[in-house]
Amino acid sequence: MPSCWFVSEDDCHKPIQLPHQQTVSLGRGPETKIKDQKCSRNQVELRADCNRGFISVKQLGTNPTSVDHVVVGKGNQVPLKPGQKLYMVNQLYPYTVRFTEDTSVTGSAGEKSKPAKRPHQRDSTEDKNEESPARKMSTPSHTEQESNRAKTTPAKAEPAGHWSQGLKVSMQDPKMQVYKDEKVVVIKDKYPKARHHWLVLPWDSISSLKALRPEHCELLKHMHKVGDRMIQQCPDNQKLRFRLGYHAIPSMSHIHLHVISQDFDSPCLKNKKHWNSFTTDYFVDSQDIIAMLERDGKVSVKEGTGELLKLPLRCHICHKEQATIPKLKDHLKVHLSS
DNA sequence: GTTCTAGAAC
DNA sequence: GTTCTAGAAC
Repeated sequence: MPSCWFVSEDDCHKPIQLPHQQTVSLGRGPETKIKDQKCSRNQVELRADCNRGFISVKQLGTNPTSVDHVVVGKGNQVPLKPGQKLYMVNQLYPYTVRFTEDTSVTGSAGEKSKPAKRPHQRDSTEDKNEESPARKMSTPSHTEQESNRAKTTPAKAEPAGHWSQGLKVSMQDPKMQVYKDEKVVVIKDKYPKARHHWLVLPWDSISSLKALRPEHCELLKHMHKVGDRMIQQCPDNQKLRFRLGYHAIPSMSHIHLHVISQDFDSPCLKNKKHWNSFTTDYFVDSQDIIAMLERDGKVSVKEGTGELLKLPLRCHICHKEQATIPKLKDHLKVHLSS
């Protein structure tokens, strides 16, 4: 989990660490070195959410605290995200929030040593281009992070660290995130099945389509909207068709909306299961899921949906059957050039 | 979800 | 002989 720091922009003092989900009151005093009488000793109450990457700011003092020059108001609470500026009082004493990866190595006895790298694994080369959504994806070690998490998270259906929990780890990894807001995060699929393949995940854990309830409608619509935005910012969006949808029976835990271009031009698309999971009714359009939830108050998956993965390989455009994956891939080139 | 590989298919 | 898939292991 990242660490959260409350940073004085004027460099009046060292950054103050904000522990995850603990309230910290700050204002006039030795910690901030603020001596301004307009500033209350407890001017703001801060609470960091290190997982979601923001802190919530509550104004306790009478004089105005502001975020990006917008006054919070006494008793009100607003989020402060990296990049935004908080002014402690009267548009003075600027602060920002910063999240850093916790690199401290405790080296406690009995800690699992790093597993040997498989020969195919890429090295995660750090690049400085943190803002580019098109930056190269790194390959973080899921097992390491999960071995730490396992100490605090109670076991559910699958133990933490199991491959099916991988998305929960990836979505928290700032290196994987290409977009985030208060409700959702977008990551690039680690094994994209097309030239463009994103996953939109809600911060709140919804295990599967079965767990959807009417109150999730707005969230699903927001996920769809964010998915649409990813397509809009894609330079290929005029050339390629996209679909937004869910796997009827996903392998990975934590509900995720696939946003995938329809070229299916990717070395990660390797087998029949991959193909059929995106080109048969196994792939359910986001809009259909939302409509079903609005109509029935729940989402149901037809019996026998799993069998769709075994269907013969059929081109999603001209529906011509193809004998093998390599032949299918060859065939897809016909539609790409046209 | 992926990787690996035995053995089927060619 | 090589290519490709399917199923086990992770």
